[in-house]
Parts: sequence; C-alpha cells; structure tokens
Amino acid sequence: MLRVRFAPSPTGYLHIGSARTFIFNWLFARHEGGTMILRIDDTDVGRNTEESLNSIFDGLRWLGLGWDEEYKQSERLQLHKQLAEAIFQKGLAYRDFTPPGEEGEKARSEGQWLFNAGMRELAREESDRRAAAGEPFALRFRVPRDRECEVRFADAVYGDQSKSTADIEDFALLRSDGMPTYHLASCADDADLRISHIVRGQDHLTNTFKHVLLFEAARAAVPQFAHLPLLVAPDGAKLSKRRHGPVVSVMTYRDAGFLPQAYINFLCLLGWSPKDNRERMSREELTEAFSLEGINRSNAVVNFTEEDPIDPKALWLNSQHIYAMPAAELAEQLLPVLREAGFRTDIEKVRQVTPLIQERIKLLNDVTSVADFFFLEELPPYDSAELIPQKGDAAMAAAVLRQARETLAGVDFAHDALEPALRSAASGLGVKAGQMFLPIRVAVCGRKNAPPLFQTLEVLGREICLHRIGQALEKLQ
RNA sequence: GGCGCUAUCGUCUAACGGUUAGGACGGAGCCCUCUCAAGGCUUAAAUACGGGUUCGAUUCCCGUUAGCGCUACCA
Repeated sequence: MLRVRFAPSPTGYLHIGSARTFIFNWLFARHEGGTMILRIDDTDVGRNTEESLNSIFDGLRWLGLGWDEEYKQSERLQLHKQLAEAIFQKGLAYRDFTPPGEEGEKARSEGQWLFNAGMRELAREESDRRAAAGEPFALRFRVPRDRECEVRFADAVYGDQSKSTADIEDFALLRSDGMPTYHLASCADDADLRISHIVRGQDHLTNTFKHVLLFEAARAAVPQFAHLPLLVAPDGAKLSKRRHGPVVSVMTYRDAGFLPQAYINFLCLLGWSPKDNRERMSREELTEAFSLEGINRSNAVVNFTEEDPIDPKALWLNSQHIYAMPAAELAEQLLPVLREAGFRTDIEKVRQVTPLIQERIKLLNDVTSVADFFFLEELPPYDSAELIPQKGDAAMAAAVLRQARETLAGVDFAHDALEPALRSAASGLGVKAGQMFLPIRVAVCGRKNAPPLFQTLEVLGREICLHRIGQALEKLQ
C-alpha cells in the first residue's frame, strides 16, 4: 500500500516550495491509488505559531486537494521518546552532557565536528550517574565508527546515493529538554505511519543518510525516497520569506486572483514535466500524467521581481485556465471578487458580462478594472478628447453620438440588430465604421479599450447607453 | 573548510549516442479586426569551460568553474 505524507512545520506561512511538495505527494498518491497524509511537524515548540498553522491550512484549503489522514507530531511525543529509548538501550545512542552552543564553528574548523569523543566513550555507569543526578544531556546517535562503511539508498529522482559514515556526524535525537529533534520525530512517525515513499525537498537529500541509519536502528523498513529540486529566486538563492517577502507565500497568488488549478499547474511545471510539451493541464490530466520519473534534478527559478511578484508564465497559465472554464463557472468565481471590491451586482448580471471579458482577464481580480463600467451607476470621469475618432474632430464625434442616440433609440437592442443598424448609420453620416464605433464605445465604457461594442451595448441596455451618450454629448459642448 | 547535489535559449523545459537542438512564457514583427484582447504565422535567443571514450557526444567518464544544499540540542 502506497502511503505518502506532507509534513510542514508551522513556523511561517505556506511556502510556494512546500505547496509544490504537497502537490507532488498528492498527485503521486492519487495516481497510484495510495494514501495522502498530512502531518504537522511541530516539534520546535519555540518557533511554532498558531497563526502559521492557520495560514498553512488556509493555503492547503485553497489548493483544494485534500488529504486522507492527519497527524500532529506534538501529540505523538511518547512514540518519539520510546524510539529514542529503544535506540539508547541498544547502545546505538549515547548521552552528551556538553552544554548546548558550546561547540559549533570552532569544533568544525578544528575537524572535531563529527562527535565529542569524551562523551561518545563515556562509561555507561558514569553516564547513568550524571543523568540520575539531573545533569541535562542531549541524546546523540552513535554513528558506526569501528570500520568505515557506506550508507546507501536509492533516490527515485537523484539515483543511487552513498555517503561514508566517516562524513556523518553523531546527530542529536533528543534535546537537553527531552524534546525530540526533527530527525528522530520524523523517522519515528514515518515508521509508525508506515510511510512507503518520502517525497520532499532536495534540502533533505543529505539528511537522508541519517534517516536511513535511524530506520535501520529502529528495525523499520526504509521507505523509498524521492527528493525534489528546490525552487529558487531569480538570483539563485533559496526562497525565503526574510529575503524575498510575501512572493514566496501561496496567499500572494490567491489574493492576486489566481485559480487554484492554475497555480497547481504552474507549480507542477517547476521541476516536473509531462515530456510531451503540454502546458495547460487540468488536475485530472496532471494526476494521470504524474510520475516520479518526470521529475528533474536541477533547481527551478520562480521568476519574480520587486515590482511584480507573479511569474509571467504563471500569469499566462492562469489566463489559459480562465479561458478554458465554462463561463457560468467563471461567473461564480467573479461575483465574490466584484462584491469584495465594492461593486453592487448579482449573479445574473455577472453571467451576462462574463463571456465578454473571459478572454480579456488574466487574473480574477482583473474583472474589477476590465468590466467596472458594467456595474457602475456613473462612469468615472474621462477626458472628452477620448471621444474623438481617428482622422476626426469634436464635431464628428458629436455628430456620431447624436446619430447613435437616434439609431439606438429605435433599434432592437440585441447584437444582431445593433451591428447593421450602426454600420448603416455610419455610412449615412459618411464616416468609417471605426469612426462611428469609437465615440460610442468611449461614451458608453468611459475608455477606448473595451470588449466588443455590440455585445457590450446589449448587456448594458438601451437606457444606460442612451444616458451615457447624452452625457458624452454634454462633455463635448 | 568537509560532504553531497546540479549545470540546454532571459525563464520553465524536451531531446534516455546520430535532430536543421523541439515546445512554452516573455520580447520583436506580421495577419485577423469596431478598440482591447483572444487566435494564427514569422523571428531573435541555449547545450558553462577543458579533456577524454566513441565512427559520432547535449547525452557516458574525468577535471575546472559556477550555483545550491547539508554540516544546529531548526525543520
């Protein structure tokens, strides 16, 4: 049975890279008919925040992918401590009474970073005595040193990996406050939850040697591993909230007006490829196409700048997803965006407008700037010079608008009647169609760039159109 | 410093020894057109460097360089 997990630690908002890890796990589980587990890795009590936890759940909920089982490491402390104890009793770990922070850089530069011999070789009786006396200690894994050997595992992405035990330090299992470290808690839970595949960021690739040692010490099956290339900033640096700000949060994309399926699509294309040149893919297509073999090995740049936090390709993909959506469904998404922006409207109206703007918005939020004039009672002020058509003057604009007012007053207010009526009105005036349409468009929309004229008139309705044309004529006085 | 990983257009990527090195985003141009979009077409743009192996290297090996990661009683 395939079981995978996503294990975020609640020390910040849901990071774009974490979101991708979640998505890859989810896709893998769904593709293989396995189980997706969410595990909150909250062993670092000092840095955990409730706010962060909420923001992670908000982000995951927005993605809308879901999971099958949910756990919290802080509720599984006993399990972690039991494993630590078991490993200690087997002699595979030892107490290190060195006060924290005392070693670090110095030891490393002196080549003593692997372990503290005094502590590693401390006699059991003395160790027990000092522990019983209440002296604090960290519990460290006793990496085999008697003979050099290689720790090996096969990574589904990076291939066969090996590392000499001579290059693996005696890492901590328990902190001196008795709390488990990440390595211990993670492996204890992975073993207990019978995780079959660990799919996570490449920043854990070298940690995996320690984990293999731990699984073996716990006499647990070693899971399969698949490490993911990292997502990096345009300067190549690892994305971090400190350095790069909110661009690394999934909320930035949600709040900008992304469709979750488009965001998922974008993230999938960072470090994975269906190998057949497909770009826009639905969730179903992604699930169908996903495999660990399609994951590549080099880090991927998320292309953002100070001015624009959105990757241009993500933006394009979002526009593609918007375009591909049934209009009725898009209208449902647009309504809350409009209401949020303060427009008073209803789903009926939005349904009428949606087909006119569907291929003109890249973000859901664009609706507020692209379609505002459909929902506004009064047009925002515009320069009357905008009303003047190409190779024309104010007099022509006024003539056109007067004619339009007359024509529109007496025509069936539907696209198929409006077009011929306005075209023949134009030739009656001796102006080109474009010279006729532009003043009307500006009068009615308040700007030159807008959706196709006749549908726009139709949706707006006769009354508003005539009213706005009248206002435009006044402006031209 | 030690160890590990990586290296194809600006960016995301395809090409599992033989291709005019393909696609996409973004850029430029053209077409379509009532404006704006959308769409279509065209175009510029890449195998980090040096050695091997091979009839033949983007592809395999070694080195260099560069980047990244780990090296915490963070995760």
